[in-house]
Amino acid sequence: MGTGERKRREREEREELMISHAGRLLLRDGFQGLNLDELARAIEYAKGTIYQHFCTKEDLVLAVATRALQLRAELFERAAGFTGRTRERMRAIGVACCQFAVVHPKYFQLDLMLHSQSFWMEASPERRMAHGRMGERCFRVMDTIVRAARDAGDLPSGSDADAVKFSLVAVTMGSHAMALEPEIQRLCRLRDPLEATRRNQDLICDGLGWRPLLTDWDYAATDRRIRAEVFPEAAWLDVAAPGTSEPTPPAGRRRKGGRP
Amino acid sequence: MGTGERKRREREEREELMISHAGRLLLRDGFQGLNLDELARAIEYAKGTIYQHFCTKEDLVLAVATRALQLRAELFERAAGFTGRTRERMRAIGVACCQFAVVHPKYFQLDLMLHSQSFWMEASPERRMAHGRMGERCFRVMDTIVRAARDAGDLPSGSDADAVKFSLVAVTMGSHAMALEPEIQRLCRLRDPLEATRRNQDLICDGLGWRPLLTDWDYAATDRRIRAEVFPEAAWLDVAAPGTSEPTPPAGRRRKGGRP
DNA sequence: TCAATTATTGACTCAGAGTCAAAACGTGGA
DNA sequence: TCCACGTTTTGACTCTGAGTCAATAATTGA
Repeated sequence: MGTGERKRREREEREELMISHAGRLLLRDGFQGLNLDELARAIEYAKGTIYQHFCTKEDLVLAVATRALQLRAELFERAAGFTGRTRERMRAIGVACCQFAVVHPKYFQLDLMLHSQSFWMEASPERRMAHGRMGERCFRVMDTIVRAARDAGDLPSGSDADAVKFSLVAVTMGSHAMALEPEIQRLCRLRDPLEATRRNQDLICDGLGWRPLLTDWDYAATDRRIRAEVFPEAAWLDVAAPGTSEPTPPAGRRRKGGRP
Repeated sequence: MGTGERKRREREEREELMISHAGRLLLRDGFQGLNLDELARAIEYAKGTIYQHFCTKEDLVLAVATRALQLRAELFERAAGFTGRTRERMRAIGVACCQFAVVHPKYFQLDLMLHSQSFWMEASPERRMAHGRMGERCFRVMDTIVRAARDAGDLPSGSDADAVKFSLVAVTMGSHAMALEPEIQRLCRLRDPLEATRRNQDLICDGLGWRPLLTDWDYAATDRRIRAEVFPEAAWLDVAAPGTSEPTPPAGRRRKGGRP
């Protein structure tokens, strides 16, 4: 009979409700501050019902994080529609990352939280796997571009696709994470976190020998095209675009050891 | 009278005891698992006495983190004693970072935890400032080298010292953090986390145009010198040294799209 | 309509961070 | 040596919130 089907759907909708409300509260109060009694009240179900879906608080939060990762994957896939030189296409992914950090800053912080301690231990294997699958979706997009770059000769033929992806992921997450840190902002006199992140991506790409190099191509124009073609909503790109990756000033403008 | 002096010293010794024991428990059980009742029992003081030194659990943990950062600063300062080209000297700092991650892997994870949410809010301003000061110690070492590099013409004259430091910090922390993640290890088929981190540092330096570039210098020899002169205990350097930064294989060895 | 099965509930347990009134200790003066 | 006063230490207590589970409600099939 069809009853079972309806039940399954209702259950799914309720889980959806729980995840989205938990997301809201999580953004507001952080992990420690997320209160399951409050969540239960907000969604008008008993706490026990929440535990019918999620084995622990961590399990619930991981589900929220996976949802966030899904948003990221969707941005990646949109960015993958951009056409141009392979490095331009990877640049579109970089823009997608920044766009994610701009639109969902708190989700980004949540992502950082996962890189710590006992989270994974407290979550169910199913949730862990679901998260892994979403990570794969993101990596697949990058992988396609990296391989295309090698095939096109834009990347040195000896490049290890996995190593290239790792470098890009590491520099991107590291830059975002450090840029969020007030202490680092102070110590590095950081103006624009997004600009700094994108510049670091540029440095890595140049270091990898991914052609065309920063000096050989007008990437500000690329950014304008990315904006126009796949991320019309990325207003922040306008601000960063003019001075992309800090043009080397005419030699001699800076004094040797000086600083204001 | 001299009694006050003795009291101050005793108080300091007790705080020391608390921090070092808290560190032990923290490494064993993580932040969530750290139990102040257990700590009190271990150091044979009442819980109330702990709260005479630290306003919250977070405050205590931040003190432990600052202690860890001190260890890192000491490694940095040792590395600063290395002589050679400016990029070699910065490389010694990179080795120091890896050495820290090798010797105190858990402390490194603790460091990552600080980059999240409400920690700083729950700690006292004094502790926050103490941590900031220790961060400055690390940055000072880097700053000296970066400025020397610019003055020597090893870095382009237009380089912004703060931006260079940010790039290095971001890539290093990001690489370490990502390399610890089992999910990332799987997705990137990561063999040796340390090697990957150091390779990313190399890429950033090359991207910055920090001479001599990877292709123009025998950095494996530099690593041997670093090992001999400042980090004799860094046995892991031996393993990574031979194949530093993945030599480009003779062209044509890899098939185009293939993967086992 | 009703018994059997399944789902939901929220009062309860339990762990552990943080508190504070009472007890212990130290000090200086008689 | 003893006492009175201020300071430090103590651990039983409070309070919050995650996770449980027996009681209750809803659904189903006969």
